[in-house]
Amino acid sequence: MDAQREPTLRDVARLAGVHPSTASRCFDAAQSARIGAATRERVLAAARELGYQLNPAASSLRSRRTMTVGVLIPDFRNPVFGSLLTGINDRLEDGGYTAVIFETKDDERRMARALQVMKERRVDAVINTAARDQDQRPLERFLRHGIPMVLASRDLPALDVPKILSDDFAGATLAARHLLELGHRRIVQLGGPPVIAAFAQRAHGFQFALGQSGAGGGALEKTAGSASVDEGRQLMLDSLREDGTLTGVFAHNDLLAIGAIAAIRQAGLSCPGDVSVVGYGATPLTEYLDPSLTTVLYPAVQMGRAAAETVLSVLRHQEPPAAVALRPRLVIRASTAPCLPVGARMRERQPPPEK
Amino acid sequence: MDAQREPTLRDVARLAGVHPSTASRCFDAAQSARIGAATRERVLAAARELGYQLNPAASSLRSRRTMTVGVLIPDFRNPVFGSLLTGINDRLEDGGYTAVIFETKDDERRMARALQVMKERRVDAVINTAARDQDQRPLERFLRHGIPMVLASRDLPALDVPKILSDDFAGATLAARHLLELGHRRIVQLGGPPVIAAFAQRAHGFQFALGQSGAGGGALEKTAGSASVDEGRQLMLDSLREDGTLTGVFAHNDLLAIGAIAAIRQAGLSCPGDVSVVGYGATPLTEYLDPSLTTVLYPAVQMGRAAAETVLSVLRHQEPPAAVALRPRLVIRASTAPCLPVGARMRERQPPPEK
DNA sequence: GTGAAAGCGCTAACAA
DNA sequence: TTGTTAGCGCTTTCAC
Repeated sequence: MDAQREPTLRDVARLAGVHPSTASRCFDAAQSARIGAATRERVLAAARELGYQLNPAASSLRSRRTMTVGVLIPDFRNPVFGSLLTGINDRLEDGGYTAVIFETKDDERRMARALQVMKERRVDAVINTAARDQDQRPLERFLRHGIPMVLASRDLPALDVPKILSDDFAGATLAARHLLELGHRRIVQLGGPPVIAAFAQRAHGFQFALGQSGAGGGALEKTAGSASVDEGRQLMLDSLREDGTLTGVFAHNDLLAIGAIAAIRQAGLSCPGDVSVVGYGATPLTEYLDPSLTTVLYPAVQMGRAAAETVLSVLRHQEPPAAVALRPRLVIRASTAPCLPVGARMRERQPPPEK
Repeated sequence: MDAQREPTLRDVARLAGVHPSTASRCFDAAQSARIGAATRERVLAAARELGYQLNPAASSLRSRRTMTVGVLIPDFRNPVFGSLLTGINDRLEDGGYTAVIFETKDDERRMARALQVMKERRVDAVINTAARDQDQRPLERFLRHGIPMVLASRDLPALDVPKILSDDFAGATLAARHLLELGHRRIVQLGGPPVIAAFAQRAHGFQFALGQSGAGGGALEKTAGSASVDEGRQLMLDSLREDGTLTGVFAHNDLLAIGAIAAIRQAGLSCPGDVSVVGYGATPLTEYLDPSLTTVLYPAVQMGRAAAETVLSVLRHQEPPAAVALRPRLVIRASTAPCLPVGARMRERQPPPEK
């Protein structure tokens, strides 16, 4: 009668001449197999004719599934997480799930609120790319509700859930070997916050590779409160003040590296003439910086896809691999060069910068 | 009995000694006023004690509201849209709504699928930051379902919905005046796809300002299929080949500008020595490019907040302003410089590049 | 200001 | 393979 009302499953069933529950089964992949092919055709045709769409609220209420996956990311503006999101989103959509994304801004409060909303909204699972050490407890508490979670990009070793990580330890050794092969011995590490496992791993991998090489006592090591350009600049200025003979820098992400290059210039030195810099991430614009940045490629899109795939297999009750580690790869560009003999460096030909 | 079951409203009502419908009213802001203060307190206390959370599926099924807003963006990796998302998300969350984000990748198919999923999921409203001319029709069809939409960042003039835009026409005139004041007369515009209204506006604003100045016939104008670094480079190489006397570039976004600078170098020229470049967006890393990029600041976070605010007022049945336009602002950095007399330019002192 | 009754649209459990 | 029955948890009438 009223033309406005959205068609319901009863309408479809009536048109197809079957019982509503039979119609219902035609829309559920698992049950669909146990329905006569002819019946199913009739039902789907009726649905098409009416423009029927399943009402997810009613479906969720009854089935206790929302077909929804919560996704935690630290920062919408960071292209690494943008890539991760693209990978996650595409796969989830293909799997019939909708991503509901929450930005934590690396803030405990926001993380807590996001977990709270996810629980209230009854997401079927969570992909967490925003974990930091201090989230251990809240996350353990969250897991007690029985909502499955996978960790991507950022590990929390004590959390027993499937993990999709890149091998940041290996990535850092790539950076270390590159600097060592170029002859650099006075090296500083500009580290991201070690409460983020990826940064801690990079620090360990780098020191390990340096130690192995037998090339002098380990590098100077600085730690940033947040992995930003400004912190990178500040830390690099400090480093140069502490050890004027530095010639190599390993920055834990591209932003820190960009800050380091700015600091090197500010100190009247040149990159790569006086100081070589390696970043981490290979984020979009780093190729077009001057000098273009040597950096470790982070497989973000691939990781996002793998994370979504893992969560989908959990949701299908297929046990997924407990951990996936993706291989990083060094992209050599123009911000690294052989370590020049002392006399040849620009810094020897200029007075040191004031202060 | 069973300790596992999530508490329901009935449990809360029983504990508080009221009828479920009374308890329900305590959780609805609109109805809450008509409840005795003492009763409400008792209900909320009971809810707290039980750790009660409203079941959104049941609530939606009955009330026909999902407390969910669909958000359309073109690209997770573009920091302009990252900022927009941050602004949108924060405000929506404060308003009690959850954003459900869809990435269109400027692809009709994906746009169509996103609209389809939004309709199926019964989002209460949509914020669309991904509109292009060819989406007019599908969007009109979508609006017939009665789901309110607001347009942000990208306009579609023929669509009668609330709009939150930046004044891209004005932004482009800022760029034009800056180049003119520096003495540039041979200018090229590197345009983004004109099916995106923001780019079309930038083109018009720029030509308008040039025309007004009376400084010679309008600029050369090139149009990119997508506003990317590679397209910018290609278009700039073409431009230089067509008119070797160019000294000014207005790129419709920062990526095109970065490509233009790469092309200028590739042609053996210098920026800003030979050619000045103005970008659009003032995206994060542009400050650290060499040369740091002169660009028009795009108020993305602010726009996101305004869009969310607008959608919230629509949802509260308060008529919002039909259109909001935010003011852009020129950020002068190092990629623009006065137009040098011909003899002083680098290109006069070097042989032209091969090919 | 509060209670009673009804049902939103679907699917799970069981029966045939 | 299909039908029957019941009810998921909430909110909306309407009554008082």
